[in-house]
Amino acid sequence: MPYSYEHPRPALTVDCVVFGLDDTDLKVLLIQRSVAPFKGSWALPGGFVHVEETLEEAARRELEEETGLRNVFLEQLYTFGELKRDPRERIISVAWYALVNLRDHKVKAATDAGEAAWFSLDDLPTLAFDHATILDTAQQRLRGKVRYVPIGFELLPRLFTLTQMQRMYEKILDRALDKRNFRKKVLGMGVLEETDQVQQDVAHRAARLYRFNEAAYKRMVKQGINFEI
Amino acid sequence: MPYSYEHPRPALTVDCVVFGLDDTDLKVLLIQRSVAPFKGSWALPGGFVHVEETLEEAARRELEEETGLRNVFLEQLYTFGELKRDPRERIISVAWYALVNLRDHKVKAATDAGEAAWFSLDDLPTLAFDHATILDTAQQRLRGKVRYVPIGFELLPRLFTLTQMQRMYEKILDRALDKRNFRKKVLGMGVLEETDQVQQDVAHRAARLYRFNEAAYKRMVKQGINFEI
DNA sequence: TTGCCTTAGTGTCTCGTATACACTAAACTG
DNA sequence: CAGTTTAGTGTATACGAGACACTAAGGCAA
Repeated sequence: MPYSYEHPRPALTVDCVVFGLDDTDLKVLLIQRSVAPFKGSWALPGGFVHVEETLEEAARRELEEETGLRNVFLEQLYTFGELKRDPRERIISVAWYALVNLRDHKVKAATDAGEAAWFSLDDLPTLAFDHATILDTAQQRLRGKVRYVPIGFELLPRLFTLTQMQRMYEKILDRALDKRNFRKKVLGMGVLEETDQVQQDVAHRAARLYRFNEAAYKRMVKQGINFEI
Repeated sequence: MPYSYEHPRPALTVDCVVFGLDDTDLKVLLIQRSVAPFKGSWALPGGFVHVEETLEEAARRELEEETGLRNVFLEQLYTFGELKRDPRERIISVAWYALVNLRDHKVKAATDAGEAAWFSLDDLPTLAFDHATILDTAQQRLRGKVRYVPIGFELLPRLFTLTQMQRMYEKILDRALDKRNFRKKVLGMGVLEETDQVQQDVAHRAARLYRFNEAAYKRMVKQGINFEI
């Protein structure tokens, strides 16, 4: 025990809520705990913060170690510090949320944290610690934020159809959107760039593919244009 | 040094950005540091988290110890964890912001943290540590949140005039609002309760006093009514 | 090859809300 | 009582949100 302090210190961890989107659902990435407490339970990926790394570095490191994910959209969520949230000792957790698209990022199945797997948000296992609370907070944040800031594109592949984009908003906001109004609105915003490509290998009329024009978006933010869906 | 751990642990603090409103300005409460580092500089009130208290308890305790304020609106802001934010050692700070009204809450001038004083947001001294960043983050949060959630009432006295309320929004949002449109809107929301009292001791026509009807607000939140200013 | 199935893609009308805008009323002051 | 200061009030216009249904295109199977 070489590290001593005058006063007792809580331990500090990071936990990540990783959202991913596939054709059918909005999903979250969980890992199965291989050690006590909550051995065998599903939990958010995360771990202890090292003393020589920032909080964001810790979150990204743990995410890569436990799930193989890197270079993902990551934003701080909230810091959870209830007294008994970990049965072993006092642990403060700085929670983060990440957005990835399931096509571009493959998750390594088995890791040093045990098994990693995607779960639909409406079919979740019981989670370890207070991770259900953290996940719930993340979902609320995502729902609130996606309407004002175009972070949703992080969940879509680089090229996407307007229908895919609409489905994404519908999953996150959990309500149906009108097709024509949705298209009118998002095309009117001027941050979508039409490509000359269309969907491949679909058994019906192929939809045009679009990409998100980040430069145009940044220009518009500077002009104070707002971005409500 | 009785507290030993297998791995080194960062220290954990809380810092509070306390906003207050008077007749002329939106202000923030700062304390003058009486010890190194940054001795003599102005800083946000805050201090170390004890191992047997939650983060919110720590924030409230420090706030009372250093400024005498209690029972104020307090919400978690963000957690700051850059490597060199404190020159002594690695310190993580969970930042909070508070809203108080300067009429009801008197700040004790001299405290164990030295001098406490209110500063206008556009006339700030140089702040210790990364507290300028924290304050800036808090101001952005307040600006974003006040438009959707009626937290602004925390800054007003219990009874207030519509003009005081409009000034409050104007200070926070940093833009002028139209008097008639503002009144139409806020009265139409149905969360303001008209009293039969008017302003006292003013050298002009006295304005009617209103109070915030929290019960009505909660009812409306449940109905999903939104609250944009 | 043709009919069928599935999804893509498109325009208008209505209604409600945001915004722009100026005068009279009331209360105190000297 | 004339002057000063702030309170308090209504309307007209423009814009955007939301409701709504049909045709186009492409693959598939009989």
